[in-house]
Amino acid sequence: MEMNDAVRRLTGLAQDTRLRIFRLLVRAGPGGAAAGRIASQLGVPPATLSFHLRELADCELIRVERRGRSLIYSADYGSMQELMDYLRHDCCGGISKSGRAGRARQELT
Amino acid sequence: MEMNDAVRRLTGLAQDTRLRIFRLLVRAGPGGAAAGRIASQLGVPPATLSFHLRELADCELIRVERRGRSLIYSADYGSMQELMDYLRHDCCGGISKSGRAGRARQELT
DNA sequence: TCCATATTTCTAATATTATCGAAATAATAT
DNA sequence: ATATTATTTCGATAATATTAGAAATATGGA
Repeated sequence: MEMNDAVRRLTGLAQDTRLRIFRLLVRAGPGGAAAGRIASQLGVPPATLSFHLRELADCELIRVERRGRSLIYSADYGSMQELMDYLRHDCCGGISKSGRAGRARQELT
Repeated sequence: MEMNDAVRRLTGLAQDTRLRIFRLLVRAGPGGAAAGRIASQLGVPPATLSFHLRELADCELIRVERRGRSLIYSADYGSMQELMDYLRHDCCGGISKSGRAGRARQELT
């Protein structure tokens, strides 16, 4: 994963409403949740919600699929895993807690 | 960790220059790096760098300490770990890949 | 004290993001 | 066809973030 994509996904999560949307969708599981359900659950006006759903979809943290007249959103779990892996290995790995050279480098768990 | 703090730290990392600063500091290890060294390493003008260092310090992703006339910045590893833990457990935990109820819920690793 | 070095704060311009009402689009049902 | 429901796009505004030059502050040395 490239740093640029990491920044984009971090930006996706770095906003109150969007983090709440993502949390909700993770909890909703693979079946996802319709936009309207998210809106009522979080108390966010439709247009505002739509804006944030698009942000999350653009950085691929969530997916969308139409079912009837509803649009069902779901968390893209693999994409989140990629981000976590990036942060663990490519961004934040390699720190030494002790500072002693030649020691095993600490990884985020 | 509260969601609000998670958003603040995510915001800290959700910017190209700041993620590069944080990476550099993680790589620098516990000894950290002086502001001037970071500036020359990343090619960022002093005032701009100072702005981003403050952002990172405000959300506690980095620490600062004076040594002589230099200000030494270092990554706050524990703070990053807290963020990762939050994302794993409080935000993104509880997803079920299979979608079957009553199964062990998948955790980000 | 006076100078050089290191870095921050001030300030103002610019750019990006967030909000949300109203109108438009899409799907289904009558 | 028309209405109903679900959601998006448009458009305008407000809020926040980013950039960086110039001036200010802090430290250590001659």
